[in-house]
This record gives sequence, C-alpha cells and structure tokens, in this order.
Amino acid sequence: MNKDLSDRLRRHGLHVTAQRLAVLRAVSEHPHITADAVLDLAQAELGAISRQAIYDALNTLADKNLIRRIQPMGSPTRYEARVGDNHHHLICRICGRVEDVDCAVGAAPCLMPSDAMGYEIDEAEVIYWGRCPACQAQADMHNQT
Amino acid sequence: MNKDLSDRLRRHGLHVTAQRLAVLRAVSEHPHITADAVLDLAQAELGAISRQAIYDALNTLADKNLIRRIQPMGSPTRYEARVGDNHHHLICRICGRVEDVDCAVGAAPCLMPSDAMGYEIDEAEVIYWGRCPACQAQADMHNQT
DNA sequence: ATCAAAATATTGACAAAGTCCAGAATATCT
DNA sequence: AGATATTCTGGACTTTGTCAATATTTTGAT
Repeated sequence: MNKDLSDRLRRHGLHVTAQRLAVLRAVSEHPHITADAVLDLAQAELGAISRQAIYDALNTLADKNLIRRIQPMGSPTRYEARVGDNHHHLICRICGRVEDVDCAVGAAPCLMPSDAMGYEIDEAEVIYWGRCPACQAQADMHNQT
Repeated sequence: MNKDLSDRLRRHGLHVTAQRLAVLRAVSEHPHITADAVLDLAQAELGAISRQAIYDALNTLADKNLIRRIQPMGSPTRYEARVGDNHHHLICRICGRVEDVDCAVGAAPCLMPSDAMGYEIDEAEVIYWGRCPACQAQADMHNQT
C-alpha cells in the first residue's frame, strides 16, 4: 500500500520520505482535509512531525499536481487527492461541508466566459453554494415550518 | 452623493455612520478592493478610523448583501459593491489580477450540478483561472518563443 | 555497503488577516 | 430631549501560514 504512494512520489521526481507518505495518505483518505487535520493524522502516524514539514509537503505535492487545493470562503485551505478529472464542489453555507460533484464535461476548462479579455484560461472552477440536508432540517425546526 | 449611499444603508435597516459611508464608498469606487486598502481610503477620508470598524462595516455590509466578498487563492479577501447580477470572475494565476465577467444566464444560480445531493443551492460561483495578457507576454520573453 | 551532493525536515521566530472583549461614544426612535 | 440599541475604539489574541539557519535523510555513483 505504501508502494503505491511511494511510486506516485517518485514518478513526479520527488524524494520519498516518511513525512510525505503520511501527508499524501492523509489527503488521499480524507477528501477536503485541512492542513491542521493533516498535521494531527501525520503526528498520530509518525509520532512526531513538524508543522513546517506538513506545509512543505502539501505545497510541494500541490505544485506537482499530486493533490489539489480548494479554498472556500470562510474556511482554511483544504486539500484533495482527486485530481485530473476536473470535478467541482458543493459547499454548505452553514456548516461548511464540502461534496464532490462530477463535471458534466469532464475536461478542464469545462466552461468559457463570454469574453476572455485576452486571458489564457486553463480552468473553470465552479463552487455551488447552498445548505446541506442537515442544516436545512435544523433551520426548519427553528422556524416550526 | 452621500444621499445615495445613506439611503442604501437605511433601506437595509442599518444605522448611517460616517465610517460605513466611507467603507461603502471605497468599495463602490474600487472593485475588488482589499480590507487593507479600504482602511487606507477610509483613513484618508475621515482622518481616523480603526481597523475594527472597517471589518465590522465590511462584515455587516456583506451580511446585508450590500457588498460581496471574493476570496481568491493567495490573496486576502476582496470586496465589491456590484451585487445582484451574479457575474463571475477571471483571475490571473501569476499576478492575481481580477476581472469581472458577465454571466451568460444572469440570475443566480446560473448553473446546476448534475446531482445536488439534497442540497438547496442558491448560487453557482464560477472562477476562471488563467494568465492575463501582461503575464503571458512576460513569460514569452523569458522563453524567447 | 559507503559516501558525497542534493533534497528534505526541524526548530523557532515572524507575519498577515482577522476576531474578541469591555468600555466609551453615537444614532435612532418615541 | 431621553432612552435604548447599535456602533466605535484600542489592545490583546488566534489562526493560518512563511522564513531562515541548521541538522538529517535520500539518492545515485562508487
């Protein structure tokens, strides 16, 4: 199982270290995880790892497109290992839950603006904002609707 | 000219204060402005205003939908007074410039996911990522393409 | 296996963006 | 005008993330 992760690192020209494996595993197993939660998981796995190592690894992995950053409003940066399929996100305004939503088109950029203003566009990121079922139910209880 | 801004505040049930007027004017006149820049403008206009008052005003105005927040990666939160037309944004990955792009559909949500997973969706936010003309030119110079 | 060079991790200080708190000041409504 | 609700001020604090110097580990060639 580590073999798979190690290979992914090596294939992208990165040294294989226990720290990076722990970070990559944490992100792979927990979609939309925050840096802080990665730190907790990695510390549990390795006994000790510095906060800086977490950020270094996350940034390196993101640069090499092994993982992807998402930065919803009002929440710290999150990371996911699902890359290359240009899917989108559905986020609850109340509790911040994030869901994956498949892109109808598949390849990036799946959408183009009416006027690109000379920009060279490589990605159209779509975030659907709303209320998740749980938060809807809770709001309804308060309203006694 | 202040009349207009004051009315907008009152119509949304907010007290009219010099601080809020200054903040609202700053955002109205400078699309995609940061909180920090708002502070500078407001201080220039009023002589003195606290950072806290800026954040209070920005948050209140955003809550009441008088202004809107945008949070591009790698840049502090930005604010714009153009609300209600559900337009989108075009952001340069290199220099962070932000442009407005009209939404082809017009009304929010202009787009719906293939599967809403029980969410009640009220907005589809689209961010186009790319390179602005200036950054393209600079990259080309380095490559001598 | 071993060693040197390059890459990576550790530690601790630091920075930016924003929030919390308690008391003072101000606007609105009657 | 006066009562009351709201807002402003100033400073401490939190969160998220980066910088820099030093130590350690990984890798590839002996």
